[in-house]
Amino acid sequence: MARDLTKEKVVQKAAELANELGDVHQLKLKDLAAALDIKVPSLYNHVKGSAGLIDALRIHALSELSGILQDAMVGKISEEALVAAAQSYRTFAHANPGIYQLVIQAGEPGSEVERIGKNSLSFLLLILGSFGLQGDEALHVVRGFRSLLHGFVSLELAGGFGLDLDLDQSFERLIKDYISGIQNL
Amino acid sequence: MARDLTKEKVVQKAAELANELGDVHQLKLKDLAAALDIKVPSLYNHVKGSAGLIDALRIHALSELSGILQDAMVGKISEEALVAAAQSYRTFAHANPGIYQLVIQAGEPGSEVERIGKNSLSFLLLILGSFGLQGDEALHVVRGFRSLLHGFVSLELAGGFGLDLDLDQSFERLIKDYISGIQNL
DNA sequence: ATTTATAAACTAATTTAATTAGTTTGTCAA
DNA sequence: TTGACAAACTAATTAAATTAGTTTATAAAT
Repeated sequence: MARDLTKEKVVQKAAELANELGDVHQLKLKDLAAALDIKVPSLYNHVKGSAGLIDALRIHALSELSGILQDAMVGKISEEALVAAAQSYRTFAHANPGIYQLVIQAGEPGSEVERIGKNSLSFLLLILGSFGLQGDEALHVVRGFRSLLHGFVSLELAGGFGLDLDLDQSFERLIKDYISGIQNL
Repeated sequence: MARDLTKEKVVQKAAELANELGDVHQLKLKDLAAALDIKVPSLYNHVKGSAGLIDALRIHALSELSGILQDAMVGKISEEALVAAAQSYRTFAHANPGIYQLVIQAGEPGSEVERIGKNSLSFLLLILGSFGLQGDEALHVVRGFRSLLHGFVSLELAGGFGLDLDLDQSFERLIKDYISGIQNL
């Protein structure tokens, strides 16, 4: 046999399909195999079943998000950098509604996921330094910032906001209020 | 046949099992039926399959959360009321790790879920009034507050916080910073 | 040019879960 | 005592994931 199918192509296609479906758990191996024009058991040559596919998609999603955030922040400081990061985070979620949910889990010590997470963390800590935040102070704020980003976008993706009220404005206001809050120590 | 099994008992048991498992989607009808000492198809006399069970659990969870929040806020104003609501929200999530995730979806117009949501919303708007927030301003802040609560507790439940740093402190700090932020209009 | 090893496909069979159809049975009310 | 209904049951179907074992195409080694 030997077509030019690789793990990367399998994961890429799975990400596309999951994003079309809006939820990675809606994607069945049957659908993925069909899209790749192979039979289901052949997928096992590339990923360790559905659990292995999810793991691979998590790394795929995290790498992408991490890159996007760093691109958004590079060359900026303090408020401008945080606002740019927030906007990019939300844009990533909108563009990846199916796999977004995979980025929230912290990695096991020593894992690829942990490595990517630490990388983004150190970038954010650099920015928070420009606010005068250091040590545990800064770490608490990173947790807070992540919480509000994840909370907003996950509610948005889940259809959690029922009111007829502009979402962009709500998001902008949330980020502004929080940044304002961390400045009044 | 006719044992004294009711829909309420089915849902109650399902909630218990889901919370033990930590994720409602890990709960299989087989396990629920076994815990109730009936066969799987008999569950269909009480709920419309697994989708119907999820719907019922969502209403169960939302009602409980809504009651808890109102109890926490009643008789308090401004910052004190918001802090109490935040603590209760997080406590609810810790006590209900399996079904917590069901509370984030807004209800269809006319649904029970929408009714409960509107009820909690009006309560929160009352509190925000004591901050001088009204109209769309207040609605944006309700969205923000919900976002940070949901973001923090869902990251916490999903094992999203990897660092060895006190979670209670992170949460307290987040709430304080946000409340501080909405006061500097 | 032929053989051989390997990766990647395949078919077939199993397991688990949810669902539907159709049947039985116990309780309560007429 | 009969008749109706709710709630249980068994049996069969469907969907999905997985595992085992087999085939085949390519590419390297003789």
